[in-house]
Amino acid sequence: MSIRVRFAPSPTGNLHLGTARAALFNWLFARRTGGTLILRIEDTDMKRSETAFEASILQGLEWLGIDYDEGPDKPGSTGPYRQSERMVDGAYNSVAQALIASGHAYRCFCTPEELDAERAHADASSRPYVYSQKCAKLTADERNARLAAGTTHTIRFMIPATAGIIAFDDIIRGHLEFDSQLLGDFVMIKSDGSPSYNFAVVVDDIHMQISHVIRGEDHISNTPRQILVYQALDKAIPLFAHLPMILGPDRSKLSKRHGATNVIDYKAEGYLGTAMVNYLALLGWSPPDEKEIRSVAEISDLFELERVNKSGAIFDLKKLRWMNAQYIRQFSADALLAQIIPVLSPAISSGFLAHSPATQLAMIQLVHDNFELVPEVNIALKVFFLNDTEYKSMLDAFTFSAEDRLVAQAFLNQVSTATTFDDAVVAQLLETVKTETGFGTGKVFKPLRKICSGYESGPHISTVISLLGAECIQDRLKRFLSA
RNA sequence: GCCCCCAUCGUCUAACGGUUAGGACACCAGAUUUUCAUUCUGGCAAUCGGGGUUCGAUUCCCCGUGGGGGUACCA
Repeated sequence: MSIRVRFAPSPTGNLHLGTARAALFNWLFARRTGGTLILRIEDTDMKRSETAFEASILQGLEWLGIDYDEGPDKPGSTGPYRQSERMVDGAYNSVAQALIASGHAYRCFCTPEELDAERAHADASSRPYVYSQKCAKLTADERNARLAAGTTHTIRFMIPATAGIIAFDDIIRGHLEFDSQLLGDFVMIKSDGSPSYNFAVVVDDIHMQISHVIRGEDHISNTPRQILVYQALDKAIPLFAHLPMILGPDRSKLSKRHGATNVIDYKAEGYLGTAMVNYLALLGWSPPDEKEIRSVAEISDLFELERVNKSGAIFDLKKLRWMNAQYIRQFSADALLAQIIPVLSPAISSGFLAHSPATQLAMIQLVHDNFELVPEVNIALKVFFLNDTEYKSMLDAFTFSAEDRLVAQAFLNQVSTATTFDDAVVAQLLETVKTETGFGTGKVFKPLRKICSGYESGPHISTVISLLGAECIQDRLKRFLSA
């Protein structure tokens, strides 16, 4: 039996972190086993589905580096891969008709009001609600009369009275059992003719020859219903693996009130897809050794569903940030340069790009380890691109002593005599100031850092000074001394 | 209410029934760095509670507690 897995987002929003993680685990499993990964768009909810969301989901997957073998934009032998298109083809309806014919399903004419009343009654008597099967008991004449009258109706799956306990072995959770009598005849085809989730999923998974269903824990309770549909259709039941949930800091299902839940938001914030995917893989799965930072290629070589754990995991932004920083530090200066150019702020961009490639690289190298999110490079680089008013107000925030002015004067003298002005030269000039004034490093470096850069901390000051250039430094020193 | 799932440091997690219960993030301290950061070293910190089974339970079983999910003509 060949391994075929799928992940099936519904385009009712952008790519959610939980969905992305499910997609990733399907991807890892497919790559590890040499199986086929299918992307299926579950857009049966016409009211909430939007094509823009589908595009956004595709973008998110691309950013994470999750590709697939068959999908809407990658035709395969089991398409189409949008449920809306399969619906037009009549895929669901023909199966529903077959189930009616075989006595596994029936038409239900109950109105929403009637169903609400049933539910309210069950609640009032504090009994679990299951549909009354009222319409299953209709005579052929009653049924035909309503059909002839054009009464809108749904098609319900009939839970067999003999179904008893439904059991399956979850790859992650082990043996699971459910009492079929608590299930209730569920709607397969809605009154507008579209299939409901529990039905569409099974019809599609059969059609697409899915061997392993890997999805979130929130689908566990749907599984027995789906198994019953497989049985009614006399089809092989796939293997199931239910992934633990991704939780917010309060341990409830991750949702918008916890912050960004869409992966593309993280892209916009400056996280790297490679870091995100690495982090997500570690949420619920762990490698057999203790190495955490590793590429998806490496992870897919190691991945085993059996090593996925059962408990929900809180999404820890701090660790993601740390991991992102690790990935940024792995970049060569050239690679980092390519990453940062698109995110340069207007205040930095033109000034930075005006420098020679060599200077750009020198600046990047200098701040390489100073930021965790890509756009934070703007903060790190700011020291080189302060405008006059910014510089002045920062300088005004400091207080200086007479000794500081002495140091400034001594340094100005040195700078004025310098013919070249690279890193090494500046370092030498600073040493000379130390010997001339007789002051220690602290007394020399600290005031000069403030006067020359406007900051009291930052990267190596001799490099900052050399990159700022002799002209700028002389100007600042003169203005400081004449103030 | 009913059904189901889950339970190791604050967080993510490791541990054939036998380990001083390991690693990572965070936090704290020290070292390096002219400063901040990086880096390095060290430290703090956990088996939810109660019963069993066993020579021996984090590990197996039961009960309790806690948390989560589901209970739709959403997916």
